[in-house]
Amino acid sequence: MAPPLYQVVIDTIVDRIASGALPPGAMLPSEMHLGAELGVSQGTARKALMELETRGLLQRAQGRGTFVTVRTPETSLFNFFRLRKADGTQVIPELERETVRRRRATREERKLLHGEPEEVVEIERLRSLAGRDLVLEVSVVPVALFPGIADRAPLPNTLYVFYQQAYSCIIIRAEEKLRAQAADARTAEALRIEPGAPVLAVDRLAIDVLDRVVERRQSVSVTDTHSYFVSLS
Amino acid sequence: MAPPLYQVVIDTIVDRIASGALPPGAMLPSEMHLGAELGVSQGTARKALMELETRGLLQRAQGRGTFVTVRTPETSLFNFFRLRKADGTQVIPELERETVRRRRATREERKLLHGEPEEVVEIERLRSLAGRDLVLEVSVVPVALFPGIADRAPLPNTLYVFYQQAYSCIIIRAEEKLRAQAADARTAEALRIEPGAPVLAVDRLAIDVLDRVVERRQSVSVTDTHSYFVSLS
DNA sequence: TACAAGTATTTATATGGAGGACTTGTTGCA
DNA sequence: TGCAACAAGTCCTCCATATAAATACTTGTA
Repeated sequence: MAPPLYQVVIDTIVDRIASGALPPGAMLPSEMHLGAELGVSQGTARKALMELETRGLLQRAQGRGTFVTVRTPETSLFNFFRLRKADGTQVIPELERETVRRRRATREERKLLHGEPEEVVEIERLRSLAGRDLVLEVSVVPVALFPGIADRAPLPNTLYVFYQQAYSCIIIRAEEKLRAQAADARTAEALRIEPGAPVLAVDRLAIDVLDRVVERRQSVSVTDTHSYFVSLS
Repeated sequence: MAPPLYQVVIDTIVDRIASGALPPGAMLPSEMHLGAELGVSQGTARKALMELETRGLLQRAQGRGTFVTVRTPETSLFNFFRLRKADGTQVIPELERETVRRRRATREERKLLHGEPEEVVEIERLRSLAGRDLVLEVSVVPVALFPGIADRAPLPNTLYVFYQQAYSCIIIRAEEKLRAQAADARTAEALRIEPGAPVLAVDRLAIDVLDRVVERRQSVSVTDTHSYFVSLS
């Protein structure tokens, strides 16, 4: 059946953001103007804008206006980097080492990632904090969604900010699978810990505003000085 | 300053639920009647009801009405028991062993739990699945919030459902801290695994509808056949 | 230039009303 | 009894309007 008008407004705005027509930080028309433009009342436009604010896609401020959320390294880390000190204070890890290479997708990656990609780019990174190696992570993205990304190394510290700025690809959600496992020889060497030491393995699928799985990221973390924080509801 | 009217409506309903005046499954007055009762318009009452629906406290259905959410073992597990099989299918663990005892609170527990309790009840449980021991968990709750709970053992499988039904205490959120660690001798014996084997340790604070920390639960899980699933946004 | 006052813009709150969609229960008829 | 039609109640969508509060901009004045 016909979708509600406010849903049409929502979809319209999402499309404009995903296409880059509304870049990060851009100001949207006021409720009145947006309603007039799309042929709906101010209240209906308002309902759509409020929904998108709760999704985190927009930010609104009384007296100022409505703006496309700017994803900064801080907000991105706050949302998706869950490793914290024991008391909960946030940590900003440094990028220690990075290797980027293009390769064929595995069958599993073809199944998981959007568009069943044949070719992917793999980004392996080692993050450290205060001289201690903390996280070893491998991100895999379809080449089709991020053309030329392999040639732009070294990549910025926070990939999701880069995805948004360079490719208008906005990560808004992630599904993670966590396990405790014993460090194998390779990761133990990379993280400079004992082989067999317990590490936290995270398998993440990152999902963008169009509900596409655009990245698969597998990471292994040392959790003796830091913990993985999460809020359930 | 004066809070908005819809906030007053929200607080009123939350109070009624937390006090047990609106028990689980109860039907609320319609938007019109609720508005008339509290002296606000239908639209304002509606805004409050929708907010409480997104919080998960109410459930609404067109043509039927608005109802206080009933927390069943299934929904409770779905929200707060994050261990799943590798493909994501949910598992229902069995309660293998339970010990309940009353004791003085540690300094840490006094600091964490609501009301700085002097006395707490500790519930230790071993959960298994298909004959394999999976989780060893220790829940600590203030005696003051759950009077007589120690005498009601054995307790039901899903404690949060029990908290709601027996004490009108509705858990709506939890903050968790995860670490991978090596199983110590005691947990290794309880879970029947090798000492030193990697296990997932979860430290949870459960928070109720009045924003009180009502339970601290520390658990240790074996994650070779199962993983901890979580969604970030 | 610097500051204060006033104005315009924008979002936030709140009301009232109309019609549609869905569910439930009842009524009437075969 | 079984079923269709109807009616009532409830939530959902959408509109128009008014006021308040916060911000940004302009203007006037010293």
